[in-house]
Amino acid sequence: MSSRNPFYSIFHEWMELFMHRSMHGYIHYAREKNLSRSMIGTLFHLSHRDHSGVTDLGEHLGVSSAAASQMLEHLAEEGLIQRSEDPDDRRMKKISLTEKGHQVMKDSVSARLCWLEELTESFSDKEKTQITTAMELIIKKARQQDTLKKGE
Amino acid sequence: MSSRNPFYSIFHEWMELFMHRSMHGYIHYAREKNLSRSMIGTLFHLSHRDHSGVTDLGEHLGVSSAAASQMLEHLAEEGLIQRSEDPDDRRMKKISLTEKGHQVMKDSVSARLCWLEELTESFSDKEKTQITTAMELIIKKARQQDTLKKGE
DNA sequence: CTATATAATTAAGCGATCTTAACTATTAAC
DNA sequence: GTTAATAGTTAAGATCGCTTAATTATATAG
Repeated sequence: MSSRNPFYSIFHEWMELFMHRSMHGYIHYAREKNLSRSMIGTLFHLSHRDHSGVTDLGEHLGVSSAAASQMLEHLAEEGLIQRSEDPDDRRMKKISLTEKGHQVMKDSVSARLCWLEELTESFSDKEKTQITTAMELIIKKARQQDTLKKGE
Repeated sequence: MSSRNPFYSIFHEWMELFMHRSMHGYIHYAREKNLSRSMIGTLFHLSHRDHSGVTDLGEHLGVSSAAASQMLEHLAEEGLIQRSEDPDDRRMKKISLTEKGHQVMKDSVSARLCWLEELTESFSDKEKTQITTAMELIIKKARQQDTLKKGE
């Protein structure tokens, strides 16, 4: 998609703004909780797609399956994920988030959104409705896409 | 801010969606380019606020000034940042992105946005207008905030 | 002018996270 | 049933990014 497309351009600008403002909270949250890049990636992946295998996860992150296994061991020690044998193929493990893992993900999102508070105060109710409607549009379409892909 | 606030909630949902979709591209891009968490944080910080000092940057990232100095040395070797003496206080260095550094940041945003293409195609023109207007609202307010803070 | 404080760098050392290679358990192929 | 392939783990070693402490240069206070 070209940057001359005005719709894409405004999205790009919005994304830069969003990433810039969220990065600070993101980095601090991850450091405080002692979560490495791979761990964060794993938690995000699992929060939408439970029951990945160890090797799959490694590929998703761009590391070896050995590295993935070790990293998952640490996450399991922290009680953030659980590993269960796949009954269909007992060589495989099905990795999923624990309740605590889901909570950590929720908190991590909030940590990135702290800058929003100040911003939202400055909008009128009409503007808030306008923004909410637009967001809902995007989210709805994205969810539709996800559903389609799962069905494939 | 409470999660019962509908305006905040929709942002939270959007954030989850956005982070999940962007994380994969983000992690791969950072690993490919050999950029650590601190390096990414630095580049993002500099892309909006040029001329930070070394210690400031360290505080922003949550690491010591020694760590920041070493990390900046690596970024300078890669030609992504430049360090110049502050003429007002020659103990300090003013850190800023090079042209190459700016390009890397642009690419990094694009790496996170590849999933957008498919999404944007599915909107009608009316929806696109609606979304564009909302985005512009947010971006405008954010820019105002930034300007105010710079003037402080 | 001397003391002290501050900014950045350098050096030594530590712990975390990778890699490769070896190993175990299970499945699939013939 | 034997052989080969696949999934996950474990172990040893390399590298990276951090810390603290020491060092250099500049600025400020008395």
